[in-house]
Amino acid sequence: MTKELEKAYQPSTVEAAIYQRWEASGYFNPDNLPGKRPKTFSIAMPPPNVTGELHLGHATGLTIQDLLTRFYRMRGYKALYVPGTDHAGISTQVMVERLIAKSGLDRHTLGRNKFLKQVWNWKEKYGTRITEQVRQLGVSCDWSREHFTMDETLTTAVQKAFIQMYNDGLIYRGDRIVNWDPKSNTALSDLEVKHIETSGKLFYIKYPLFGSTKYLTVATTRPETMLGDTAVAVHPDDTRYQSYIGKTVLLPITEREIPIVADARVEKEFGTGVVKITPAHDHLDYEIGKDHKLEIINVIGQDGRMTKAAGEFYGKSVADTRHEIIKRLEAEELLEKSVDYIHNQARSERTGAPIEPLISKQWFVKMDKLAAAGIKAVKQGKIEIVPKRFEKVYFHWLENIQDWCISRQLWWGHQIPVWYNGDKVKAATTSPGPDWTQDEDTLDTWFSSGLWTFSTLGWPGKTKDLKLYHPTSVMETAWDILFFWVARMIMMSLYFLNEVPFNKVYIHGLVLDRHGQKMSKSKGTGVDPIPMTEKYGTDAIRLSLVLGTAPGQDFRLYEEKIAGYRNFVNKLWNVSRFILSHKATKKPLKPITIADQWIMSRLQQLVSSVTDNIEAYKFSDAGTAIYDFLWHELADWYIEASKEQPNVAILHHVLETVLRLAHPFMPFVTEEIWSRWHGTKLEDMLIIQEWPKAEKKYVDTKAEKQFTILRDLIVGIRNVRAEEKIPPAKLLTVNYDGKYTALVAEHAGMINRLARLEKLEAQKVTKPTGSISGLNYSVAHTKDATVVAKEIKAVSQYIQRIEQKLSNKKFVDNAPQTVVEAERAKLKEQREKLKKLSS
RNA sequence: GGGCUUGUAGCUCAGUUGGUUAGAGCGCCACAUUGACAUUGUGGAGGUCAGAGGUUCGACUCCUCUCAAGCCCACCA
Repeated sequence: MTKELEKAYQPSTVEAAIYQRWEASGYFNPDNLPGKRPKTFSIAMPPPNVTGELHLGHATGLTIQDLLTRFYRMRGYKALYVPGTDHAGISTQVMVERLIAKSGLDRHTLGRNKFLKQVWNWKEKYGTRITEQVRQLGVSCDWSREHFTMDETLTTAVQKAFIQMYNDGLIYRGDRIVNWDPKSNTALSDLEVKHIETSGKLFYIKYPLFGSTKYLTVATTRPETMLGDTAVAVHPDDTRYQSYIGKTVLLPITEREIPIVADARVEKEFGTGVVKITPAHDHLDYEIGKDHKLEIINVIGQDGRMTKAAGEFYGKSVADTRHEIIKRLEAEELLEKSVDYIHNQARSERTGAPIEPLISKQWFVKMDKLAAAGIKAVKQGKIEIVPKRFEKVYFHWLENIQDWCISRQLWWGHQIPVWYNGDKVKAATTSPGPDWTQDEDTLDTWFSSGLWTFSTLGWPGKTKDLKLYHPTSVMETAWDILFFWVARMIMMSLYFLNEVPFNKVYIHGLVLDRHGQKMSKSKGTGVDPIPMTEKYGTDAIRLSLVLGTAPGQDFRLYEEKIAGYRNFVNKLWNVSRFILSHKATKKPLKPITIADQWIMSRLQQLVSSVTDNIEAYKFSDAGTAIYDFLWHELADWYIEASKEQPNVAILHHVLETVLRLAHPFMPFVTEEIWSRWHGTKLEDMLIIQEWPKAEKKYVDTKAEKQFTILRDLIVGIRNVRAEEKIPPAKLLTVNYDGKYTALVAEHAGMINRLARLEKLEAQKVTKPTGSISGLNYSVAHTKDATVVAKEIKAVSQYIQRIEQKLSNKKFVDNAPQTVVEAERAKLKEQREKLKKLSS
């Protein structure tokens, strides 16, 4: 028994209950799905930060991932969508440190164990929030397979992975220049460093030539690092300085004698063309220093203060040191000038602190071989990136990759499974003995994320899941973590499993605000999707994140857009209300009127279009097809036409099909309507209904054409009637082209009579085929002078156009035969039409 | 410095390997409306497809350049 539907759809009152029923049904878990299901579809959820908040970026990805999962589940696949969260080393640690700072504590006074306990508490407290938000979006992932990057099984996977790579010689430890974040006191990988345009000053400092009154002037933004200078460099071809190469200068303040070297990496045009070389505190200088075998002097420590090597500045902060050095140089008349200068300052992506490049002992992953394999997999087409243009970016990054610094001086994360005993070093999951101590550092978060597709399926165990669901079908993500994550997963999976982690990478665009700006919490331009789901319904949010977007293309989102899709959801609701107000019929599914034939034919095309487009990852096209069909064909025309003579079998069939097709896009409203219609048994839910198939026997292009003509005519007549102020009671008939003629009148009886008189070819027109906006329509062959005159004019103009084209010799001679023929056919058709109209 | 993307109606965007008269949504204006729906319906106004060349019988679509906006990468101190 169909429950009555309220006048307007109220998402907030039904969504939670629907989600509960889905979860209770167990169908999120592919093991519980009915039927045989020989094919599998699997997708791993990019794990959000466990303590983070859901934002629209997540919502976009989750919507598309869920859409795919629901689609393949309905298509009879074993569909698995694995959820999880990420411990997000730095962000989480920084957050908790900030929290305990409020009570005057810091992690060092607390100690490692107590601090970690705090973080775990925090995780327990806030860790469920994000997954609740994921549920609110209607995501149909298998919560029984949920994972956290630091839970036991994944920790084991991380340790095994590290140890294997270490034993294979891919992981090494060494003193190298790294990006140091002085705020969170850890090394960072190159990717975690962002270059931000910053205004500062460029200082021109005189370095006296040793044993001479002359000097060389260097330009630098960081005068304090001069304490660690071990050379100055010029370009070998720079004629201004060639004679100085090999000589020495006297470093101001410290009065050290340092060489002048020549190196092609120096830009002649920048500053004075002379650059100070500080191998310990600049990446390029480090490289140059290495090649020229320069001394390395660490003057800045990991605490952001000057080291003993900085002599009199020992213990002072970098900023203070800079101040004092400038003052000293001025006093000694060695500061030539300082100019305003805008440069790209390296900052920590997470903490925003200016990066301090310095030398320290860290763990690295050798990237050359891994990268080569990653490149190969995509080049060979084992992984397809959609849209394709991102392949180029991917290749470029991997081709120029540096070794990956994976150790972090953080406590929150996977502690590096390496043990020391004097000079002895051993990689192991547990302590090799009583005198061994474990490495203090933790691993880069992305090291564990890199294993995500297979660690969540049970690796390093040889599990059933791993065999069945890996490689996953597709990785769906935003382009901003293509390198951080996607590339690393590919390399890790190839290395550990010798197979790709996924066959396809689908990249969605970033969500921008109404002005096209990146949404950001700090600017207050972020839109929290959760209040929006409460206001407009989750389905409306989902639609606004999918429709009107293109792969990899950033798109704008604003409230009016969401409201528009809310209206669409409501439209479906009301269409259903109308259709379900007609009781089910035993009559067979049989199109009778032109309108029936038309809607059935359109429906088949909708089925193909939605199916094909989702398979081709064109979600927007698929969704738009449903939108247009539902609103502009079903609601605007077929339902209008059904008001007098409803073909209930067809109405029900169309609704049922549309609900299935729309379900991956708008799961809540479709499931709600479905349950009101078919009852609330879990095994009858829409989520596991079969995906519709297009049925050829209903495809009827002739009826489609007829109905289109009819529709155009009715619109035309409405207009004419309005313009000419023809009284509504008057019969209006219109001749189309002799083949199909439409007859439109106020009263059905008049059409019947006329149709019989005219002995129309199709028997179906002996009755009015429907009623639209108070007009009954049928097919006949009388004509109305006003309308015909307009028609004649339009057709004549069109004929002229084609004639003109065909009289163009170039066109006839050069255009493809098919095109010319098509034009000739059109001309013939139009001429016949004109003839009929004029007679 | 290298690379990518975008520029179509007031706004947000479609426009499928070049082929009838370039479309939609929102907004605006006018009208309508007792029964699926005001979260509605119908109609209207509004576009030298950023600009300039080129290829072609034919260009929003392909090529070159210019202008504008945005993004990514990179060791310019």
